[in-house]
Order: sequence, then C-alpha cells, then structure tokens
Amino acid sequence: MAAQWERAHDRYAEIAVDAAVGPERTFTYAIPSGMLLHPGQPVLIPLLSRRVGGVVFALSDTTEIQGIRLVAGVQHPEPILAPHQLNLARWLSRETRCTLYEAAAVMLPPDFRRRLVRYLSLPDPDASAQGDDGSVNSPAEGRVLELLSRRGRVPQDAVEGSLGAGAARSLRRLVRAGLVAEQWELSRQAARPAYSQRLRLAVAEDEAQRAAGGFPLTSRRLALLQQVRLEETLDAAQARKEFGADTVRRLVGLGLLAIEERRRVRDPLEGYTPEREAPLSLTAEQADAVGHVVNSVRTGQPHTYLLHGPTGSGKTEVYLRALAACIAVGKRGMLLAPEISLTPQLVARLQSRFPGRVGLLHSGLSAGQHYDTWWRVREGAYDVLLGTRSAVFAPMPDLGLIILDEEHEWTYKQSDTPPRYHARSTAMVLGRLTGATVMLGSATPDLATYHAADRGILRSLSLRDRLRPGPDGAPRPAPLADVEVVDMREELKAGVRSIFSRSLSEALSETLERGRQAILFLNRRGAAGTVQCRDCGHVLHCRSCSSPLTYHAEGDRLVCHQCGRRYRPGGACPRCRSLHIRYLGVGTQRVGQEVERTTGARVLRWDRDAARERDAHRALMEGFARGDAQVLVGTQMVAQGLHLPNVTLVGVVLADLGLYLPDFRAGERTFQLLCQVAGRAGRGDDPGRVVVQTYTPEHYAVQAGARQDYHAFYEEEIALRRELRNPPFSRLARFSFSHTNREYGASEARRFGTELQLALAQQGLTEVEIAGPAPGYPARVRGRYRWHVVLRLPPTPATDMPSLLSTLPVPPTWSVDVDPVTLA
DNA sequence: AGCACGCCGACT
DNA sequence: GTCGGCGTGCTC
Repeated sequence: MAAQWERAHDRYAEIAVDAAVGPERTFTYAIPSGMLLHPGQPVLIPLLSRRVGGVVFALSDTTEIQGIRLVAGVQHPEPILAPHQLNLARWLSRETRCTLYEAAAVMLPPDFRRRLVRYLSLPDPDASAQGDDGSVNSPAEGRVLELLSRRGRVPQDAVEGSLGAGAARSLRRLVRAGLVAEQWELSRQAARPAYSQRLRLAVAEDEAQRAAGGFPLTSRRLALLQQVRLEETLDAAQARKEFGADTVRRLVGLGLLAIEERRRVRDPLEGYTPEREAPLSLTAEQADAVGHVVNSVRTGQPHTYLLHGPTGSGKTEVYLRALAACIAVGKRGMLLAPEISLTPQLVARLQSRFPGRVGLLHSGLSAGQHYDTWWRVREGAYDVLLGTRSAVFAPMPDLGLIILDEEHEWTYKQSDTPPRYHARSTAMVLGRLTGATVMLGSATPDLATYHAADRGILRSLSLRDRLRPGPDGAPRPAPLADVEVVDMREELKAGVRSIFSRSLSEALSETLERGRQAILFLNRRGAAGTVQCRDCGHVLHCRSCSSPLTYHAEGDRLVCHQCGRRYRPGGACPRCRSLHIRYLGVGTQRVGQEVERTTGARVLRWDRDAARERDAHRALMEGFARGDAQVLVGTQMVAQGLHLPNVTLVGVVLADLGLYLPDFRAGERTFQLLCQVAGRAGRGDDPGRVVVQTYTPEHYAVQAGARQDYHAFYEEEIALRRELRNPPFSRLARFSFSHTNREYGASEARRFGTELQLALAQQGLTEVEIAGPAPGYPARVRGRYRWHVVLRLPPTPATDMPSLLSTLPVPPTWSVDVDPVTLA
C-alpha cells in the first residue's frame, strides 16, 4: 500500500457512469488535485447538465479524450468493490448486456444508488433577476406558472404528473427566462445506521449523594442508579419505560448519569437460538460427497460440483459439513437458496450449527436489517452467509465455498431489471475469480446443469438414497411414497363431476379420519379461475392488459394477475350484454372451499394472495405444523421447503396446467414440480400417499415425475432438446420491446427483426436463427403492447456468451435477456 | 435520466 | 408557418 502513496498520483479515472450507455463502457474523468481515488470507489461525476453516480474501474496517467471533465466528489471514502468484484461486474456487463454501472451497482451497499431530484418553485419576487425573455409565451407555460403559484415548491415529476410530460419543455424555457426557480436535491437514503442510547454512571457510586447537590434522591431515582450500577450500562429507552422519562432526564441533568450513543446492529437472527443440533452421522455416499468438496476447498482449486440427490437424501447435511470444514480452514461460505422465507428449517439448522456466525440476506428483511447485515458481512462478522440470489454480490471476505441449494429453481434468474443475471453462472464466475469451490445441489437438476455434469464440465456427486432417522438415530433408507396417477378423463366418463377424483376424495377422508394432514397442490398458471360469458363465450380480460381476469372470493373482486387491477363483478358481458357470467376453472380458493364443503376440514390457503405480508410464510407454515388446519391448499410455494411429519397425503389437483404452455421448458417444470410434491409425503414414520390427477397420464413428464425418476425424464427430454436444438444445444437471447401504440409497436418490431436479420447475414452467421418478431404473452400489459425477438445461438459454456451479441445493433429501447427462463 | 434535435400531424 | 407530441442519440 505504501508504494501507492509515494508514486505520482494517477491523473485520470475510468468510471462506469449511471447512464444508458453500452455494456462495458466507461468514461474518462480527470481527478482533481488533492483527491485520491482507488478502483472500486463510488464517486459523483458531471454528465452533460447533470450530476450522476459512478464507480471507478481503473486509473491511468494519460488520456486521448478531448474536453475531459473533473470528478465532482467521492460517494464513500474507500473503495467498496474489491478487485475481483470489478472483474465480476465486467463479466456481468458483457454477459447480460447491461451497463457497467448497473453491474457494479448490485455490489454497492443496499440503497446506495442516489439520484438527483429537481424541485421547482416561483422565484422570490425581490430577487427577480430575469433572463433574456421574461414573458410567458404559451398557454402551457401559463398553466405551469399557475400550478406553481398554487402548490408552491413541487418536484418535477409532480408537475409532469398534473400537466403531462410535455410540460418539461415549457419548464425548461421558464427556468431559462428566470420565471421559475429550480433546486436540485439528492434523493434521501432510506436506510442508515441505527443507534441506541445507553445509560451509565457519570460519577462514582459514593459520590452520588454529594453530586446531587442536595437534590432529593427519591426511591425511584435511587432504584434507577442501582440498576445502572448493577448492569454497568442500561438501554435508555427501556429505563424511561421502567423508571419514567422524567427520572432519567433529571439524573442526566444533574450529571449523575451519562447517555452514550452506541451503534445498534439490526440482525434478523439476533436472539434466535434454535435447539443445538449435533451433526448427523453420514452415510457412505454423503461422506464421499463431503470429502470431495472439502478437498477442493482446502486446495483452493476452483471446481464446480453438482450434488444430485432426491428429496430427503441429506443434501443439507452435506452442505453443513462442507461449510464447517470451510470455516475450519479459515475461510467463509455462502449458501444461496431460492426463497429464504420459505425455508425456516434451513435457517434454523444453520444457526444451530454456527450460532451467531450466520448472516441473512433476502428481500423480506427491513431496510435497516438489510443495511446492517451488508456492512457486517463486509467486516467479516459472519462465517456463513445465507441469502437469495442477490447475496452472491455481497462483500463476503475470504470466500472458500459457494453453495446453491435447489439450483434448478428459476428464482435464481433475475428477469425484470438489469442486470438480468443467473445466480448459478454468476456464482461459478465468482468461484473462478476468488478460488472458491462451487457446489450446486438439487433433486431435479436443471437439464443444462445435468448435461454439463454428464459431459464432465461439472463434477458429479450423487446421493441415491432417501433417508430417515432410524431407531438408533443413524440415517437409514426410507421408502418412496406410493404415487397414484389418476386419469381424469376416466373420472369424467364414470360421471365424476367434482374437481376431486374418487381416489383423492377417499384418500382425503381417510387421512383426516386418522388425524393426519394433507397438502393439495395446484399449479394455477394457465387458465384457472377465468370468467366467461355463458351466452357468447367471451372471456373477461383486463382493460389495460390482455390478461384474463380471475375471480377472488376475498373482497368479491375480479383481479388481473398481471397488473393487479381490481374490478367489481356482476356487470353485463362487454360483448353481448348478457348477464349470464360464470366462473370457470379452478383456483386455490375454489379448491379450498370444495374441501371445506365436502369434508368439513379446516383449510389453510397458501399462495401469493394469502401470504403477501412479510413473515406471513413462516406464520402460515408454523400454524399448519401446529395443526391449526388439516389441509393446506397452495400453489408452487407449498412444493418447497416443507418437512412436516404429519403430512401423509399430497394431492396434485391438476398436473397438466402449465404443461402445454408455449415454452420448451414446460415439460421440465412439470416434472420438477411433481417430483418436489411427491417428495413431500411420507417423511415421518408413516409411508406417504400421493395422488396425481391429470388429463394426460401418458406424458413422459407426468410419468417420470410420479415415479421421481430423474434419469428417465432426462433421457426423454434431452433427446427432445437435441432434436429441436433447444438449450443446452443452443443458447437463447431474447430481445423485448413494448409500446402504448399498437401500430408503432408492431412496425418497430418488424423493423428490428429485419435489421437483425441483415446484420447476421452481413456477418455471415448462418448458424444463428431468429424467431419472431412475435407478440408477447399476454400481448398487452399495463397498456403496453409487447413484442419479442428470440435469437438462437450456438451453444457455449454457461459463463461465456458468444461475443456476437456485442456486434448487434440493439437500440436502447429494446431490452435484452440472455438465457431467459421463460419464453413468454 | 435529461436535454437537444428532428419528424409529423393539427391548427390558426 | 408554428406548436406540441413523440422517438432517438448523446453524455468523458
């Protein structure tokens, strides 16, 4: 470090700027004399007329750039991004086609990205220094002035909100003419450090009476002094509650007590002490898996492993052992999971094995908890970080091991906002950059992951047996649940009109009679719960999306699942004015009501509507585990993370939903869901029973899913993928565009499609296929018409997108998703 | 995210 | 003609 201080300061900085520029692009700024910058440091820089955030990526002594500008200031006194994170950001930017700043921003502290907000007001009358043209010259400008005189100081977007986006132009002229004053303010940071006040004695005990200077020390005051003396320091808020705010104020005023501010750490796991769990004894195959991974961690050879084992085969124990070994050699570990709020058992087991050494990062945390945890991670306060996908960017020092549990889950892919990254490939690159070992775990690996392991690109570790604790505590093989596939076409032929087949009804009542619990699973994707006119067949759609509406009994509303817009039911059919509207299909609500009606059981519903609030997942789960209800009805969510011994029946109400979506991964999804669901039953001593209802029992995904036979599914599916040249035999990149104007959207989509074709032809890239332009599904969301163009490229490793993408003429109005997880 | 510029249709 | 709405390109 010393050498760096002695050498002549670098004069220029390569900075990733918070602006819509191409991938990997930096701008060069001059460093003002006296300012010391380091790579990885966040700064503020001027850009045109604005000031924006940036991150220093490199320093240099020379530049060719004309008209260079000075860095405006630092946003933090030290570098935030470590050198390997700068490289990770470069990779992310290149790979996911986002700006370098967007890539770097995900590695900055939470809530760090600042923007400047413009406030407008009428100028002081006495300071009316007018510009070149002090008169109003359009009605629009008049309206702006009227608004400002009525409302006083107004942020720019509020002006545009009331007067339309066109007001910006009027504003600009009015500001130049001196008729409107503007102020720029940095948007406020929501999360900041928290402090607590502690009381301590300010004078020696025996001096208290003298220091009080004759002031009466009542029993209350003495009691407080006594308490502080006993505990050395006392939380001020608690003392105020207990002894009265006045007592505290008086004693502080007299100089008997002092208040000191202390940094308070908001840790979601604080005070959480699950029962201490001894490491379980390992089976031979578990021990073998641990051995390989631990050896890799010790030698610092950045291997990637795939741990493949069915539900209940003890993958978590392998993770825990590997993490313990990683910590034992002085390194730290990261465990990524699809959704922390759904896996309280995983949190409990980690905290139990590594008490006080577990950091938790996920979207359910409060802003303050997130903020504190992030900084504590950076300080090295945790040996293990448990987090959802974005935790892969947390500043964990001395990383030795990165584990992705349930690696096939698509929540690992960020699809909505850039960077559109996958936590799996990101973890693999992070492993390469830091020398950390990567372990992917799943009962139903992503087809591409398994294919890579099959070809030796990943190292394969497998657990074959499904385990449960034996009488001596040692694990022993458990039988698979008994799975019955029911052909619903046959039920219909036999005159069964219910949503439950005879098998499921009978199994349900038998389970309830025995005092056991059941889970009913319904994949609601598809046309469940649509609302249709009996007379003309018209299906009700959202007015701003082309998405069909779903009836919700709670609040008696029709809800658009795309934009959340709610409608009052009971109107006439918009097409034929008929009043005969009926509710079709099945949602979780309908299933729940049906169970209550036919069995009288208490039902708990678990889906996105029922579990919106923070911590609602855990509350629902614990309630069900306690036996608050006998039947749990839910969507995908119930298929994850449940380990409930009293659940002996799992019913899949309709396995086909989602099977015939226009997506080549529909079969894989159905298989994964069925496997997970089937693995839920029979985890206690009672062999479980699973009933799968379907209209297509012969489908290979349904068949293999019911048997939990990964290899059968894999062979079938991989052949299909090869034949159709779908991933992993190609890589996809999806370009999307949306517009409020139907015609413009369509013509822009056509134009872009043609331009892509031309560019590919010019580069002689005949092996690249273009699909589309095609309308999105649904074709219209929030009033915007959506279009897609999909490129099918030759296969490359998951961490290495062909450079071809950087040569294509993609306008900033089109967004890019490399390796999209859905094609809709 | 702004800001300038250019295109296009409407309106006086 | 010119105004207003909208899309695009540029920013060290």
